[in-house]
Amino acid sequence: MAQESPHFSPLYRQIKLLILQALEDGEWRPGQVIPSEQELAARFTVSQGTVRKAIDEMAADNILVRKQGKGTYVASHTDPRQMFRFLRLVPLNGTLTHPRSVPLDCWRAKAGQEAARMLAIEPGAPIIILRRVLKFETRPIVADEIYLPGEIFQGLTLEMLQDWSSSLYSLFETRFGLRMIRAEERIRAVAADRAVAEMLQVAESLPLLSVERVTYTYGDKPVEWRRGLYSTAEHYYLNDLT
Amino acid sequence: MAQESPHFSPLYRQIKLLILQALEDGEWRPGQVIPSEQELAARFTVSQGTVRKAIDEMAADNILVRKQGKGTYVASHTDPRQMFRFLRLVPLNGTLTHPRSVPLDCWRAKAGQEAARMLAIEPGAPIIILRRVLKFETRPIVADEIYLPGEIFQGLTLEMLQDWSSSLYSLFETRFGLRMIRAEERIRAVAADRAVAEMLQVAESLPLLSVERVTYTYGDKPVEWRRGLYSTAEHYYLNDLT
DNA sequence: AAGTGGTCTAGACCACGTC
DNA sequence: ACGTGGTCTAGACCACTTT
Repeated sequence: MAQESPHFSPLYRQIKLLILQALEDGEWRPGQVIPSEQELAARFTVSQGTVRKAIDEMAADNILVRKQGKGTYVASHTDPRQMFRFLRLVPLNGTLTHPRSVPLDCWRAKAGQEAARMLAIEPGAPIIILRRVLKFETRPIVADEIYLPGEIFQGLTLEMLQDWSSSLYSLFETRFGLRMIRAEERIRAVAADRAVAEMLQVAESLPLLSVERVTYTYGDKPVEWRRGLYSTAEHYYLNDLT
Repeated sequence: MAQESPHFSPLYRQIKLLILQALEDGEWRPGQVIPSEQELAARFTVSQGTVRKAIDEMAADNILVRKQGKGTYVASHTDPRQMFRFLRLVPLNGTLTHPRSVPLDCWRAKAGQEAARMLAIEPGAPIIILRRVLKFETRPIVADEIYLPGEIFQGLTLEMLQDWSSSLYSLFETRFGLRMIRAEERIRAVAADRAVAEMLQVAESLPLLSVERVTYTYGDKPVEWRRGLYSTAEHYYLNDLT
């Protein structure tokens, strides 16, 4: 197939967009297999190698997962290996244990200026606010306050959260069909106020990590804004620079 | 060329190792062009496509940089776009300005337990300790203490640092032939002690980010250990989760 | 015009998982 | 035995840069 210029976009990138569109449309759900490379090549009338290159990029983006001999799967936060993909907190010494989420409150509100800007919605639009604590073993280490657009998360309740033993994002995926693709975290150091000090069982004014996260779904649409306060007495935030 | 099993390593990965070896041996220096894909294919007696795949991975690793129509280059910290590749600190509001490094001290010492472990050298081995401040505009924002293996950095002096207007890693590259490939950062929140409070012109006991970094060169060899204390009153540490 | 990387194709064969 | 993704090759042509 011929290429064009100027402003030329390679075929495999167009194929990538078509596959992304199909994912957005829910044609294949998280955890499921997508059609084989040969089938997709036939569907889009390109060679298998071109489909391969499109899928290569989407695998690098953590949107698809290849499994040799089986097929290509839609990545899912329900997969144990992806479960805490966005949590960079690691114990100072000792083994890597998965944290446990303890939901505290969940209520409706209207978006303030900041939440509206972060979630790219109108100020005053309905939002859901969720508070929880993350425990490693039995110790509370993270206090999270999570802001969600009400329109997308209609029907979210505290009970639903308490009944869900797996990660928050896997619940979002399963119950709301919403897959988190990427996130940005802004990190600062702050002093613990009284309320947080109590939740995390630390001294007031102890330095904590403040981790603000905006999480995006397909099409770089922001769908979650959260602020976590991390106690770093026995844990640290690990980041690989490449 | 035939493949083998079991424990089979694809050809392109073997080619990647051969190219890496040539880089370690200094066959091509940072900023220079490497031979064309055709030439490398001839040298290793494989097809051009196989060399391409090896180079693809090395470009993804930020070890090589492709430039269409010109050739493939060895990545360099002297390149303005790579200059502050490892610095994740961003102003809260306002434009992105490059910081300025102000060296304070530079002295010889013997490695303690911790430094020896981080740098994978013997306790008691010679090291160089370097202190500096990073200024954004005129404000001191980061106080760094940097530990370097003495064997590699023989001849490093405070004057050399003061005369060097560019980034530290570009100096390491130019003067010591040492290219930094990747780094790991461990982040915690701590309170400013008196000395640091003075350096950063902030109140004592103010919460600061403590950023410990181990930086690796070819072959995952650690060659730098540093601890930075970041004032996050008007800046934040930005991290993309993918 | 010549040389570089970038894209696209087609075909062969290997490794892995399932039936 | 079959279907999947993974590797390797060879050739054609496009886009970009330099001569």
